Parts: sequence; C-alpha cells; structure tokens
Amino acid sequence: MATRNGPRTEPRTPLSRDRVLRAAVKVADEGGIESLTMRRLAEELGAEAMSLYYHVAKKEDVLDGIVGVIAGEINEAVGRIDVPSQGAAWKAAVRQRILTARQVFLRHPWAPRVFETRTDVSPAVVQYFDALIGLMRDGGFSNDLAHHALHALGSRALGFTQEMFDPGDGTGDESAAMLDAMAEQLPHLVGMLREIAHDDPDSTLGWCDDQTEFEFGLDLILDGLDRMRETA
Amino acid sequence: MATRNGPRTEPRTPLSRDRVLRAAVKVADEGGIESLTMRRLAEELGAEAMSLYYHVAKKEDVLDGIVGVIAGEINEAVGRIDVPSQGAAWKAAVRQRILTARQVFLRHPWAPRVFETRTDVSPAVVQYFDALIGLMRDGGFSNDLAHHALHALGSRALGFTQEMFDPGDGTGDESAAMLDAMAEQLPHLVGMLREIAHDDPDSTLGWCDDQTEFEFGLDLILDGLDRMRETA
DNA sequence: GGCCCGAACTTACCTTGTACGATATTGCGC
DNA sequence: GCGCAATATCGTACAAGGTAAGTTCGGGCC
Repeated sequence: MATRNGPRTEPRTPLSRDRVLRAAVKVADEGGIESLTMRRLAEELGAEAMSLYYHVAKKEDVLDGIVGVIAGEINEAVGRIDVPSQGAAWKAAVRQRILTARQVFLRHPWAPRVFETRTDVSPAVVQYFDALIGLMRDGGFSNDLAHHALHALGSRALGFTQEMFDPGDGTGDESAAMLDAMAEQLPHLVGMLREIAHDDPDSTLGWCDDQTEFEFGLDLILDGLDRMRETA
Repeated sequence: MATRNGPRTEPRTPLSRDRVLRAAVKVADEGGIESLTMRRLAEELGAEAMSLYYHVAKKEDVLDGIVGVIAGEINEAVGRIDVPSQGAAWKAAVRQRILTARQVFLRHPWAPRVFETRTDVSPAVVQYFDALIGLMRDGGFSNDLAHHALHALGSRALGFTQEMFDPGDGTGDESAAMLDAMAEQLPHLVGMLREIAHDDPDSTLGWCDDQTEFEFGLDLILDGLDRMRETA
C-alpha cells in the first residue's frame, strides 16, 4: 500500500537523537523558534512526527537537547582559545571567552530565549561554567567571590543579555514627531534619546543588545570584580 | 434554555479590559503562567472564552496587558518613595527604587518570563525608566552615561535577573555523593560548591536569584557607574 | 521458515487559540 | 414604558500542535 516514501526506495539515513536535535537547530535557525513544531521537525528529517518520539521523550526534551547542542558549539569555540589567565590576566581571558561564546548566540538569535526557559542545566553548560570558574581562580578569586561573580554576570556569562528597554530603533522617520508628543510625559527619556542620536543601528541580538552595550556592561562588571580581587 | 448562569440571576459585573487583565494576573499568581488560557481566564470571570475577545484583541494582548498591570503596581510602589537623589545620593535612590520594584516581582514569580517575551514596551514600563533616568541625571550622569547604564542594568533595572546557573539547591541529601562523582569532570565547580556550603536556601525568584546575590550584582554595577560619574 | 524486536508509521484524541455569526443586554430618545 | 441601535456575550466550530496507543516493516537469530 505504498506509504508516503515507498517501501523500496533508497534506505534513508536512520534517525537518532543527535540527528533530531541538529535538525531542530536548523529549523529554528531558518524559521525562528516558534516555527519549531514536531511536525515541522519531522518534515525536515523526512519522517513522521511520531517517529521522533522514539528518540526524544517529548518536546521539552528537544528544547533541552538544543541547549546542549548550542552549548557544545560554544565549548568547541572557546576550547580553541589559549591565552594566559594567571593573576591580572584573568580579566582578558574571561572577557575573550565570553565574547567568543557570544558569537555563537549571534548565529542563533533565538537561542537566548530557549536557554532562559530551561529549568535544568545541561552538562555542556555546566562544563562551560566550570572552565569560567577556573579562569577566575587563576586570577586569585576566592570560591566565594567566584560564586558571586557568576550570579552577577548572570546570562552575560554565556554571552547574551535580555534588554528590557528598546528605544524602538529610533531611526528618524516619524519618531521625531512622536518624541515631541511624549516630551512632557517622559522628559528625561526623551531628552536622553534626543541626545544620543542612536548612531549605531547595527548588530542587534534580541532587543537592542548591540555589541558596544554588551561590552560596556561586561567591562563594568569585570572591572568591579577585578577591584574586589585585588583588595581581598 | 437556561444558560450556565441563568438569564435572570444576579446581574454579574460586566467585563472590561481592566477586569480581564487583573483576572489574568490572578490566574497566573495562582496557577503559574502556563495555566493562563483563555478558557481558564473566562472561567475565572464567570464568562465564556470568546467573550474576552470583545475586550482584548488576542492572547498576546492579554500578556501585554499583564505587563502593564505589573508595571503599574511597580510604579505605584516606587511612587511612594521620597528620598533625595541629588549628587552622590543618586545611588541610594536608584538602589531603593530597584529593590522596591523587585518586591513586586517577588509577589509574581512568573512575571519575569512574561516581561522578557514582550517585544513592544508598555507605557508604564517606559514611565518607570523615565523616572530612573531622572534619578541618574540628578546624580550628574550625562545622557550618554545614563543610556549605557540602562543597558548595563538590563532587566536588573526592573528588579529581576535571569540566572543561567542553578547549583541545584545543593541541600545535603544525595548531592554530596553526586559532587564526588563529578569532581574530576568539573573540578572548579565542585570545589566552589563544596566550599560555599550554600548557606542561604531561602527567597528565590526564578532560578537561584536570591536577594543577596541580586544586591551584590546590583551594587557592583552601581558602584562602577558611580565611579564613572565622578571621573566624568 | 518462524520469531523477536527495534524503528518508523498511522490514527486519533485532547488542548488551546480564535473566526464567525447568533443572541442577549443596555442605553436612550420618544 | 417602548422600540431600536449600539454594546456585550455566547455557541459552534475549526485549525494547529503535542502526544498516546496500536500497527507495520525489516533484519538478525534459532
């Protein structure tokens, strides 16, 4: 009765958890995370939705797996870094590591949201953090300070931030008139937006999270930690 | 034909966008954000799912509205604060404001996730940021520095952070044995966890975001900004 | 050949968002 | 009070998506 792909066609590479997860990343890369449905994923693999359940427990499991794949990509990237980290060099080492991890997220703009919604940590992520702690220890951090540092960095440690604030791509347009309208309600905000002219309309990750701002915040924290390290 | 609540029973307070949104917050407070469905929401209001659509455009609109309600709650809370903010006092003023906002999120643990997924900013949130900028200006911040500051704070400006790292509530139990098992794979992490003993198992918001760690990170950033303000 | 079993597939169910049109209710000029 | 338009609510129904259960297929082993 000739199923969709006939019984006697080419053998078709078998599914596997790994293949499923990689396909999931591909689908998300192409159509965004909301396009990732079990049916779409199956289609990508030339299979049926229910066949996936032989390799993953449920959709949550796919999301968990995706985090692992991305974290693996990050670990691979940072693993190639070889710079000194002893003493004062810790800061540059951590900085480079984080910015390298960030590169991966820039390739997968949907990934931050997935990372944030995961409740149990993947081994690959834990591994990443372990190495980061190692660098801090090299710099003379106490375990206590390293712990605080991880919390202080939060998602920034992995290379992304979630911005609460998006000055709506204030590109000329009609927004100038809009600013006038809001000026009395929001004097400080409008004053600020008017002045900063928003002259960097490129490279955003999520909402207004451009490279310059990311590095500003990162350096602010790293500098603060460095001071604590020295006075300890 | 006696509808669910009979045609002649007590008049039932009419729906309204505001009532719908408040009910939505209530449902989320009681059952978590995933329990918030249009049917459940209607039930809470003693109405039918489709009736809600007269007052809100779609579910996304409900989520947007929820953000407004919570932000309103925050604005109300911080509005009662009256402390000096000129010059060096800016830091204490901002600090208090943020920690006050945080109190609201501690009452609605599901809210951070909703805030993060909103793409267009609510007026109430913008208003909150405007006031925050005002405080920084009082402290002598340039508009440029205030802008950087907002990005550096990110969601912390509103009172919450998203932690990427959850040391699994390392309360004694079996986790001690687990630590031994991981010790060689993750030497730095295990060493850290062993030492910090994790002696504060209370007051978490989201993942391991306890008050102490929040304040540590917040102060780290505020102190850094304060230094920049002075040297400017 | 008959049997077992892993892998993939088929069907079908349930939840959830929401379009559409019918119905009920309210406010208001007379 | 009365009728009628505006306002508000409801009932029905469908589509998308996750997934439970049972079924089929093919290849290795006796």
